[in-house]
Amino acid sequence: MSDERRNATVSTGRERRVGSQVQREVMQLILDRRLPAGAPMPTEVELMESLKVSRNSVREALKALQALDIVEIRHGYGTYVGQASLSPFVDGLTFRTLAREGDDAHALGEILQVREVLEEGLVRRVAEALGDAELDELEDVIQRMEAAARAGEAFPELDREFHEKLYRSLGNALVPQLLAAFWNVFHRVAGVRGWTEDPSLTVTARRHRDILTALRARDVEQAQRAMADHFRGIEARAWQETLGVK
Amino acid sequence: MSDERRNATVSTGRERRVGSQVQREVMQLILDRRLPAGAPMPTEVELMESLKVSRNSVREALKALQALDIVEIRHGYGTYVGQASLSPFVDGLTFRTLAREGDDAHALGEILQVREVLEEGLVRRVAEALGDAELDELEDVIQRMEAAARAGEAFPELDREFHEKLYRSLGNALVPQLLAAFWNVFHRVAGVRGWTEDPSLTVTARRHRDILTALRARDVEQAQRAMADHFRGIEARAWQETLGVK
DNA sequence: GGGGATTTGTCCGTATGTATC
DNA sequence: CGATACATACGGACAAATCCC
Repeated sequence: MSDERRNATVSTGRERRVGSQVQREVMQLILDRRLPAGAPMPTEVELMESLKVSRNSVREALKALQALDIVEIRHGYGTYVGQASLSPFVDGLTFRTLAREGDDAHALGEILQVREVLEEGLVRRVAEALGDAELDELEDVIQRMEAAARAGEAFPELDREFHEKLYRSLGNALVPQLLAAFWNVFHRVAGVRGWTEDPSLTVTARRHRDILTALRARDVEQAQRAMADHFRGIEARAWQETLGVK
Repeated sequence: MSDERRNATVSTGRERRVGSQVQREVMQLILDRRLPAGAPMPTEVELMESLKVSRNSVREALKALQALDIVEIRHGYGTYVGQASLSPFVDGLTFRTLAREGDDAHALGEILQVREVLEEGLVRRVAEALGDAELDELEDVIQRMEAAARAGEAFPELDREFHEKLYRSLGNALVPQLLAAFWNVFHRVAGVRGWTEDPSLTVTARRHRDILTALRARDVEQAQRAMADHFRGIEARAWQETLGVK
């Protein structure tokens, strides 16, 4: 009722935050009620009554929160608490890359560099902790990669699966999501720009095989080098493509 | 000119993409017209006429795009192309962390780990390329840090400045923004949770000094270790705080 | 499968607040 | 200060989608 909730809100302080007040109030509502992802939100009518604003204002706030994947709106059904995934990050980074017209090769290079640094450091941390069971799982993924490569089929899903399994033992849920986000941006931009799909499937499969081989040998340095080579390959391909387009 | 831009759109294909149709059309409008950040957008009236939708739909789409920092709306003035910054990422990650009630220490630990891996790898890449001029700039920042620490004042801005200058030679604009994003999430969550501000300013200043010393000696390994220690300190403080609160 | 209830999507008209010149 | 252009907000109405009985 009172406006004395300046403390303990999401706001950073006096700084101007995201557009509307309603938006923050809805976020706060989720936090206050401890609503988990997937839980049903109040209907628009309930919100306009409890927040004492018009339905238009409620809808605008919900639309903004939907863009951040904080709520999920289903037409004719209801509104639910969202997954708070990194998809807004992917959308934003994709747009940002596409908007830097003529310089998107550099922008993609930046994304690749970040991912490369990340994975190089991560593989170092995970190399010693990987057990035989995990290595066998990775072996399985690699074999399916090699089979797909021989069949001339791309294997984006296997790629994702490899990197996810590789870092699972970290117990860090943010890592695979971040990596997937970078991967999505890269391939979405490539798709929009009309670049060809992986022209060298067998090479890509071999890069992954090299990483696994190094991990099996418990050779951290070699694993790091293999990971670096993996990215060097992607980078070279990207540059080649952009040069070809230009 | 024509409506033949079904190809080369933002859409990945048939997959359900970001919320509404209008939203995508406005994004596409920015890309098609090559509007740079800060450029004025069509007014709401112009958009509702050119897109043939009501004012309400236009406003909802713009609100969503504003949440992604793709457009910037100034009340009573106009709408402008946004900076496409990482602030939506910060908002989303902050909410996500706060929403995982009772487990936010772990969530913060995940963020710290990612930042630690990133900076450890980055400092390695930048160590050899740093010239005397850059080192002197860093020295200046450190000295201001030490002065602030002696005066008992926190120096978040100097912290940010140090890490930005450190990685400037990479020529990667994404890196400092990503690091700043993680930093913002961390401190915003800490603020909401009511944790105390840096209890050990002199220690924090010394960690940074250690990094610079290692860099001056061109000792990559030592720089990496110093960076790791820097984060170990943050981590310990975070855990201590959460334990104290609980 | 039909029909009614609920909920979100879209639209219109109007009034108000705000920034620029 | 006034004039103008623009975003903000409200209320009402109807369409579309979904669910449940």
